[in-house]
Amino acid sequence: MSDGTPRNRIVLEEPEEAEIDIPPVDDGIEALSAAEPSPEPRHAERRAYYATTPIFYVNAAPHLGHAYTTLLVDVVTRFHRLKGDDTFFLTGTDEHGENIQKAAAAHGKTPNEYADDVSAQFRTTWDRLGVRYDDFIRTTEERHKRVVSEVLQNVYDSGDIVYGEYSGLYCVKCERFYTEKELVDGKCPQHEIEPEFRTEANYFFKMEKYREWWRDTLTANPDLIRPERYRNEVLAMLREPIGDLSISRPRSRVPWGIPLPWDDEHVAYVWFDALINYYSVLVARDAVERYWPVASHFIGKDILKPHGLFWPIMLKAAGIPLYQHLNVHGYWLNDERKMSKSLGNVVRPLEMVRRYGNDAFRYFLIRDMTFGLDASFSEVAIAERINSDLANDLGNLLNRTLGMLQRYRDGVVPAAGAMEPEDVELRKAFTDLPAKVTRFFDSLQFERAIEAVMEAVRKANKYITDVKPWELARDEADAARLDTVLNTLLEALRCASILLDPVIPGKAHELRKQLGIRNAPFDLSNASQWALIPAGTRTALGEPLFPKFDLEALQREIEESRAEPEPPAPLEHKDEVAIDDFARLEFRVVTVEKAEEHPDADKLLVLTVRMGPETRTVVSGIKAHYSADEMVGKRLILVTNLKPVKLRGIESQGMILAAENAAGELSLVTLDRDLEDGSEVR
RNA sequence: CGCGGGGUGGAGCAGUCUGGUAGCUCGUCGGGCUCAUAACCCGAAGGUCAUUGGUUCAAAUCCAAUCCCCGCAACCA
Repeated sequence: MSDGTPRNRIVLEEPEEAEIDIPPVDDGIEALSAAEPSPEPRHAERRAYYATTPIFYVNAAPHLGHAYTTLLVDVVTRFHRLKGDDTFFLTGTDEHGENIQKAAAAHGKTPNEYADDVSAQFRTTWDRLGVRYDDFIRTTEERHKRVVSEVLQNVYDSGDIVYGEYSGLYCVKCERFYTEKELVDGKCPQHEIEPEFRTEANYFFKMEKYREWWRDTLTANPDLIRPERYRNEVLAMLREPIGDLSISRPRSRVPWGIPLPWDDEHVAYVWFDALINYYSVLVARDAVERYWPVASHFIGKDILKPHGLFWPIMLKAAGIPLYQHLNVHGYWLNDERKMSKSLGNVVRPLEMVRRYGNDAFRYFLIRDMTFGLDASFSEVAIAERINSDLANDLGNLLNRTLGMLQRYRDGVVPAAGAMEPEDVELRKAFTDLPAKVTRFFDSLQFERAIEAVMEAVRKANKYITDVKPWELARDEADAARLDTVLNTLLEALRCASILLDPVIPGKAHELRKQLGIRNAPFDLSNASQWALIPAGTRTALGEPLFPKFDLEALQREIEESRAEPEPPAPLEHKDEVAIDDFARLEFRVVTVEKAEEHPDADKLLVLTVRMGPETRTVVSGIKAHYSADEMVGKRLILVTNLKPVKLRGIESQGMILAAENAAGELSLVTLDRDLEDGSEVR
């Protein structure tokens, strides 16, 4: 982003060679820019702004949820830069923990190599999406680990971290604890050995003692967590005891982590490692005073608890001031369901960018989600949004304006004459926008900020219909009037390009390029001023800014890409067992005689099944997939020698077999041919 | 009676805190214009604001109850 000082007068277009720091045209795949260092402070008066995305866990590739948060913060920080704020944008990756160890092992890599790979994927994705972060933190970096150690030590010294023990039955072969329920005849179900009674030491953070403080603070500061619904949710959590937080794992089991500074037999568990990134980067850059007081975290609602509960209390205990804002957004839903890898309805951000272009994709995401609420994602919605807003309203406005300018004035910007009331009205529609848009940005109403700009763009289209430039062009006596009209439209487009620059940086630049002011520095205040394009500027009508999508062709393309087989994910296999192990389980054919809903549970059915001479009661968690009625008469396979267990008050004497796919769909295992009840399955 | 969110024309949403003629975008239908990316502009149809009751001169908005949807929690042998 051009970081020139604000000025009131735009200079004429410079020769191509003089071009400085202009984002390349959005072609849908090219990176807009790589990360670049934050600008040096200019005036003490500049307001500081610090925004963060969560650091993303490297157990999976970037998906739409990651992309949305990151693009949103990119838009917000670009807007603050446009305002002239001293802005800092942080993102990064969270790389420690048992899951990473496992995922690395599954890919035949060391945790280090694995984290390097996935972290690089994130950076590549952000670069391609035109995300201009100022720093990218990895929790495996020395600069982060050092600060985590310091913070931990401080909290430990102040007595808020205590040693606690967890005792239980531990299988040395599985390297895990079992509950009594999980054991078979008192033995590990995997290895058939007696578990030993073991005590695992963990460290606990005394969170409960700060509950009152946090509740009072949150009550007194309605702006701390936004929108209000999420503040209410946290306040609801605070009505009941929150307990203490386990913050370590034994290093023997989880070597991939940051050792506790006072006890290197333990490593920090996720929260005391990951959350601190927001702060550790500033410590490492010696920018705590400059940015921490204005820290704004942006997160999805799935991680409200750690950010709305653990993190503020951690800060309090560590003697670090609170963040300024926690801003929480909703989910993008696909087919009304949350997107997830296991459901197989993941949207790949780079795929979307390839198809729709970077700027249009960004525009859709910001415009079509009401911040804080869930929104539904569909490619048809993207295309419709692009067609109506970007192609028909904005792109076409540019095209028809420059077309007329070309035809009537050889493409050269004329000076404006006296303004008529309709000119003044249109000018006001645009020069009022910076204040309006700023208000909407400050209150997290990003979709309304965009809508406000588009409303003005529509007024410009209406203005053309009203003043009929093509009639003015017929009569030489109207030449001065036509000059004013054309000039007014060009100024309107210039303002729109500035206000939309944070959202569609590539196309906004392309727009200015066509207006002939590609190299002119600009900032938000320029959008509330008029007559900044010098008369005599040569415009350059180019290709349509946003080509329209053919919805039918698009539908076909979507169908086709759906037909392409997904790359099969490697199956995760359990440890090999001996035939004896299998033989210890007893399976039999049963018929369901009676089925009813569990009176006290959402997901459970209570089945009465007949197995030859015996009848058993089985509680099964299939209510979401099978109704009680349709269960009656079904012939199923029952695991008969599981230890009975009470489920929400009803004893279950066995387990029904069912297959489950990655999307969570169930199918009961039934018989191929009729055999009588009680027949054994082997 | 676990906690929370939501139900507004065909679709997606705003409005609800701070009662006062129901609004926006898309879609549909009709018209206009011809500078433009079959675009733009105007107009129309379409809603008993989930249901019922209450407060009020007046309720989408406040209160109560009910129904339905969605998260979280519990739970899925």
